Amino acid sequence: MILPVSFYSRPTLKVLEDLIGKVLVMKSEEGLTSGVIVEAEAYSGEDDPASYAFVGKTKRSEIMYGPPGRAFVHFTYGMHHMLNLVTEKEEFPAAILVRALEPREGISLMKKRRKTEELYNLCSGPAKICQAFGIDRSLHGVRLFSLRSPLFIKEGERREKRERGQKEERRKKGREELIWTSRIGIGEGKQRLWRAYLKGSPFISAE
DNA sequence: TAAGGGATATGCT
DNA sequence: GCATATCCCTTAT
Repeated sequence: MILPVSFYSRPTLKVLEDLIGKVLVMKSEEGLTSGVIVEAEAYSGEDDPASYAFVGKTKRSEIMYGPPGRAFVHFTYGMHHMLNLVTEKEEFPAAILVRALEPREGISLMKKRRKTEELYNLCSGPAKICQAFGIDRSLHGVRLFSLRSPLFIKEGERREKRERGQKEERRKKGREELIWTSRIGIGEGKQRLWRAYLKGSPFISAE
């Protein structure tokens, strides 16, 4: 199930918590890639010193004031793209940076784009995600809740199954089990106000 | 540890 | 306009 726009139009810290474990999906001409979100970071309001909206509405922060559920793709350090998700009601500036994923579908494509064979090194950082998924500024502003969008976020597989009342036949050990049984942590950083992550996940990006 | 190098905002002339 | 600082990072050294 694709997350509806109502998922995003809530208090950012709530969205942040709920976002962990959801699946980011990208459809491109080269193929489909997806991964479970294991780390994300929130920027909320004009009083958040780490937010682009700290200086008010500018060309750069404008999208954060716009409608929720849109992609906010940002280019930085002259080479890196970053994917953010716009949250809250219109006119309240907030967004969540997607920091790390556990790769799921399209792993061979990710390896090709990232020019590495290491699973661990495919999506363990915000710019790595964009490279592995082929996300760039052309996706700036796209709806994350639309079936027609190349980029969207859906419920995790496990939860979908539970909702359908199906048996949890997959009791296997390993990564998949770890993801869904790990506790979610949420903490306050120095500059970065809020970050949520999956405890125990090896796919969390380096500090 | 530092280089890499584009977009943006700001403060100056 | 222009100069400068900053930026939510990654990679190679």
